Amino acid sequence: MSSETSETEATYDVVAIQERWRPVWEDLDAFRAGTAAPGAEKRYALTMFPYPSGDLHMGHAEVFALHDVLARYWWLRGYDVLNPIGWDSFGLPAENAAIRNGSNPKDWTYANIETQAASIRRYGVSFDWSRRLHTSDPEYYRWTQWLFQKFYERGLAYRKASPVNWCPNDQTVLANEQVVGGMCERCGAVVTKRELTQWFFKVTDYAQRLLDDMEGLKDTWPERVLTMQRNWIGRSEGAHVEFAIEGRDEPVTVFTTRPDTLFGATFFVVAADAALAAELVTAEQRPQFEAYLEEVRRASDIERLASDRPKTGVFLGRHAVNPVNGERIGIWAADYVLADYGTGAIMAVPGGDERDFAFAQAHDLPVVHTVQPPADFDGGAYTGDGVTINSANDEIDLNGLDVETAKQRVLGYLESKGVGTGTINFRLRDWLLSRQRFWGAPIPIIHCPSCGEVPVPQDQLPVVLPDLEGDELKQQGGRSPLANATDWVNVPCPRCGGDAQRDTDTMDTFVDSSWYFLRYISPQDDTQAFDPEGVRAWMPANQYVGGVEHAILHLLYSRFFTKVLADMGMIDFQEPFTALLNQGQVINQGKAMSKSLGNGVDLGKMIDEFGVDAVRLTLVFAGPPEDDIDWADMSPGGSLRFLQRAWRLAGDVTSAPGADAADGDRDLRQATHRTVRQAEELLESHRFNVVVARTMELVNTTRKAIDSGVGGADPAVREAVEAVALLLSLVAPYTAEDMWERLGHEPTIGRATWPTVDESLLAQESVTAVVQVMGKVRARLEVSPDISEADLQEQALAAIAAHTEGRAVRRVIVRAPSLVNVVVG
RNA sequence: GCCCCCAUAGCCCAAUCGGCAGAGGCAGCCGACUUAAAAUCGGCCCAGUCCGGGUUCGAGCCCCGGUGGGGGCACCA
Repeated sequence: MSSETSETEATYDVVAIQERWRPVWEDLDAFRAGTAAPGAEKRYALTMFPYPSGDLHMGHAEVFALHDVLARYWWLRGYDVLNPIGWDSFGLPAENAAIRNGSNPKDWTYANIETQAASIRRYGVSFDWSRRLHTSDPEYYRWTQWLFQKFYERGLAYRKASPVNWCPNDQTVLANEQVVGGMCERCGAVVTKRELTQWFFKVTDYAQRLLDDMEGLKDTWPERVLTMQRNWIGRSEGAHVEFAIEGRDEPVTVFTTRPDTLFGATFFVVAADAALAAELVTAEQRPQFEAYLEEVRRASDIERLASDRPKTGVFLGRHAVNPVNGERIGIWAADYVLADYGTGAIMAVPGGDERDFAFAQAHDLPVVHTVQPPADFDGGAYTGDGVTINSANDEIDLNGLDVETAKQRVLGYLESKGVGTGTINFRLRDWLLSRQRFWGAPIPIIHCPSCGEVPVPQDQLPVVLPDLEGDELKQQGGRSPLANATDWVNVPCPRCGGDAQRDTDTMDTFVDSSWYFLRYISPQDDTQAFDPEGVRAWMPANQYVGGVEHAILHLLYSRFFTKVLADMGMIDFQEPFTALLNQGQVINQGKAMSKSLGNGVDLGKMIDEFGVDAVRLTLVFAGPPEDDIDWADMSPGGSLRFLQRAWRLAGDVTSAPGADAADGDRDLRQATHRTVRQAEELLESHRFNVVVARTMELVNTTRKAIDSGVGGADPAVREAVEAVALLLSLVAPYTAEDMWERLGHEPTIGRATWPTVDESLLAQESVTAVVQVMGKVRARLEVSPDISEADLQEQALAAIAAHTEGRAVRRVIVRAPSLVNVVVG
């Protein structure tokens, strides 16, 4: 039975609407950067590009929905918007999958990318697809390698042997940033230490600038991200102090933040696993030391991190000399001193440091206080401020000084003696970037027996990965699988032509993602990494949206890259991301979604059931963007019903497109214009959930107007419904597009124009003034918004005369035009 | 252990400058439509803002002290 569906009976068919508009949008390709009106201001909307782990999940759906609100809003406001998408497509899961099923990481990766790309297109995000990139494309990693060489030329990429973090599960080394609580950030395995020669980026050279430039981000980045970065960089001011060592020509330098306590240094500690410990130990003490070192090496980082464990250590049989009082103090090896922080050796002041005190107690060492503790102090180490005591020699007397002054005084003394100097120490370590894995950008260096490290000539980049698959990807003896590809490894030295070998490590995937936002600007350029003109026009990105899990790793590295490129003169800004928005997590029933809990919510199923728009709307409406969303508390069905109500409004509009709203219903017009103005303010402050609420309100108001006499022919109704469609287009683009068509417009609403607010419609004709007596509301008055304070007071007092009768009016607070509070005595 | 954020109706959340606690949604209840149900539409109920102090004419908002939840740091000398 076929029947014609009349406009009023038309049904809102989610699936049909999606199927209808997706191909139309693809043909229109409406969101290409550079297509705004000439002279339009440029805006760069950036979202953290996905790793192709499988299909999209709820987390992606949330970021993309939030991110797209701003990108689409910017288009409607007439900006020229750059909103690119790509894939962070190098990385371990591809390789592990390939080993499991005997295939090629490339096939797994690119198949997943296609799956995700199709899902993203269906999801209706306003990406500029012409800028799509994948970090695993040779055309991309060619420039990652090129950048590596630029860093190398500047001495910012170097190789050194050191104890490094090793993940026994992933069979590769890790950067410090990738070790969380002694465990591999990726897979959770307990990380061990290995002495290996590895490549590093000299991020420590930029520690101070990375810290200082956060000042300019403090209003536009989440405070907690800045705090985390500050903690990670870990700047501390102090001094280097030299201690003479008996039986050794060279003194040993220690770092301390408390040089004022030097007179209280009663022993000396060297990190047990530092080379210095093995050097200093006497023959007599060596057996004990070796045994202890063995014990320390066996302990995992997790055990070491437990702060309440006993302070262990062994005496090395040797003494140092305290430079201020000439005392011989014993040198110990212990594991509470870290080999790779400061100089790996400390002066121990048990009277002023809890850890040193604990060690002194455990090994029966003397304790001297150098700051007078308060009378009621009953602890061992006093770390607070106070008056310096026990700190004088023939040349200097710190006694009586406060801590800060004592620091300055002793530093001057140490400097004059040439045994100490003020210094700043950072917790941040250099970025270990090499990985013993296959699926990454090969490090473009050739090792020649006679020439040493030789960069691959730039005209020979990229160094393309060989085709390995299945078992060929397995490591042997902790070496990269690339070492197995002998044809690939053995090459002539570019310098001398002799037999040489390629470096077989690949780069940390965080190198790939440290500059992708620059590549988006000229992704097809095969002559340079990025186009400087384009970068000047678009960067820094106006808004970056992504998860807080990258608070340190990706964001710190990208900031570092940006500063290095600025130093090279390739870009003219210091920070890559002007503003940062961290969306919350999508959880379920109070817990993170996980396979083991079986509480995962399938995005595809949700979309099948409720449609793209309802899912997007639900995620945006759930709450403030940075809050977690508990899917169990959400009702996509409610979102769908709302979209349906909104959509139906379009069928009630009977005026022609372009109808002049000027003579339309004034109340409805006011509601429309106030809603638009509020939306503008709310969008600026990222309160997208409230924008949705305001849109719902306008839908309700419009519905009532239509049904209660204003009628569908009133041009104010058209104005209201068009505003609804435009507001909705930020969140529910399919529904909005369909409404737009029913309203008689051409696609696409995504490139339509944001309504112009008529300021005269924002003014209120009258407002309700509240009259309080002693803070309690006793009367309400309808008054003009520009009523004078005197008039309002007069009217108010008259209105509440009954309440003040017999009582003296002591004070009247007037806040025209909204409130009067009468204080009676 | 130290630092930061949060707490508003059964639930998710609003509330410009310190000025009427409620905008929106979910759930619930009643009604209309229906043979009935679903869907839809209309209406209604619901907290005095985690607890205890303080400042103020006036506090959800500011200050102090707790409780509960979330996050960060944690042998970095």
